[in-house]
Amino acid sequence: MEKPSRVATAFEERVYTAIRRIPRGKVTTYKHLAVALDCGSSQAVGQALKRNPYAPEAPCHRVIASTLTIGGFAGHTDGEEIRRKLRMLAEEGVAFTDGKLADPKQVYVFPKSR
DNA sequence: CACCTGACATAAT
DNA sequence: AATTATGCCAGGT
Repeated sequence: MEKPSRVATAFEERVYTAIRRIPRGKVTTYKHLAVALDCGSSQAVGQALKRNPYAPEAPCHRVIASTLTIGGFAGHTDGEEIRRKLRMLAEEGVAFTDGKLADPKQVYVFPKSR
């Protein structure tokens, strides 16, 4: 008997809301997200995504590492889950080469919050 | 409340 | 270029 699903914290919800603004065919980085959320730790952002309770509603697959690498997905930094992530991105027009983003211009930059 | 972990980032070696 | 070490922040135990 598993306990009921966890409730997302305010910080997590903030992350999900942010990634939802990412237009299709584009991607962002954990770092950019951290900055947009005014959080100095991209790692904290990554953790929120891993716990993503909202499925395709929150396109967590559109978030990559600042080095333009694929990053992680479904709790794995490599493996089949990563292949799926790459495939989904490819379907949206985001191509990767040798594990890196082919066109850095496809990185979405969040609007200035103020 | 103290300690550890993590879908990261950056610098140093 | 690859590996190691340190920093940052939030969440879990």
